Amino acid sequence: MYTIGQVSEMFDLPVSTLRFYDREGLFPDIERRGGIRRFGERELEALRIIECLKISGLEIREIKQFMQWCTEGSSTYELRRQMFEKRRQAVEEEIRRLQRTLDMLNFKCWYYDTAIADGGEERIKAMLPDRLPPEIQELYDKARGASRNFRKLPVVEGSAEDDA
Amino acid sequence: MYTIGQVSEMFDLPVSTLRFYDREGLFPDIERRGGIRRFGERELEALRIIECLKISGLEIREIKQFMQWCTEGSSTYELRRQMFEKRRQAVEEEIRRLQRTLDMLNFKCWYYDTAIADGGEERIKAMLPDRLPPEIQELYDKARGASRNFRKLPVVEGSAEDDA
DNA sequence: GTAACACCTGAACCTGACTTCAGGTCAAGG
DNA sequence: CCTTGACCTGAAGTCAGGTTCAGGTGTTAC
Repeated sequence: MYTIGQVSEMFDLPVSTLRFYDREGLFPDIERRGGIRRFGERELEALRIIECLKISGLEIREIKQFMQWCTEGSSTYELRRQMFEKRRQAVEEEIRRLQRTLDMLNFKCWYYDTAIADGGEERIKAMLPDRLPPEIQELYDKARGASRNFRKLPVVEGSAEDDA
Repeated sequence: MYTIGQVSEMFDLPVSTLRFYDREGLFPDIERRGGIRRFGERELEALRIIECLKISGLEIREIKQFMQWCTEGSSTYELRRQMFEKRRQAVEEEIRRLQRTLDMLNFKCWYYDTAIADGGEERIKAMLPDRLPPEIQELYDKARGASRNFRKLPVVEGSAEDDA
């Protein structure tokens, strides 16, 4: 059994954050002795899960819901499973998003490396839409595929290109 | 040249957000005609970069800094390159973090699948620290390796284990 | 000529996740 | 005794990133 100060050190979280989590209901049945919180293995495991669920993009309110389910025994296994399943999908999607972002960043790194070597952006800009070196072209296309906002432009109607 | 409403549709961003970005200095030299903003290719490219930098974890204030550099010509190439380099590293790190989180989530999915199949957690808990099925054990260990907070526990001193 | 629209502004408001503050309890040490 | 340190509380404050609001302009459509 640990005090809030010890747990704060173990998890490298401010004491104020642990108290805040408690207030928000993230340690539903935490034991107390003379008003003082006593963190047991259950609460440490809760903290590991909190970290994981936070990274996965869950809000405190939903983490609280999960902790609540945990106190309700086997009747909520299915709900808990579904929530982890959803989180898994969300994290997989987020990883894909970050990988597309990485393509963009790698393209930009190449862009500025080249601009610095050239002393200007003119040469790059001349190759720009589709005449880049092959492996750079690939990054560029993948990165653009990500945020494809060109498809949303008016295709036939005027309203663009009418002056410089 | 596009109006704020057209850009809002293209990028699927509320008009209020575009105005907010402008207020925050993310379109440093945006053209105006009679007070009305006119978004050109420069601003569209800015928006693509904003999206990317936001995903990479940059704050608005730092994105503004970048946009500022862009108006300052070739003297800031090096700064811009360094910023993209840092973002790349940050995103790579974030992907690793999410992958560890994914290990944890996959473990938890297995956990609840098994608990549901078994009708209880007892059998799983009995295998818990190191007697899990091999591929599950791997997930479990990888996920724990991530948030290794046990190393921080007092190793010799008492203060734990003193009651139930 | 007046209504409907799309645009504009500054200021206030909102949400999530904490953090800080003011004031209080309790046990151990000098 | 009385100070120090670790704990406690409720309430208020902070910060980022938007969103909403109230009030105003300018162009087009009937």
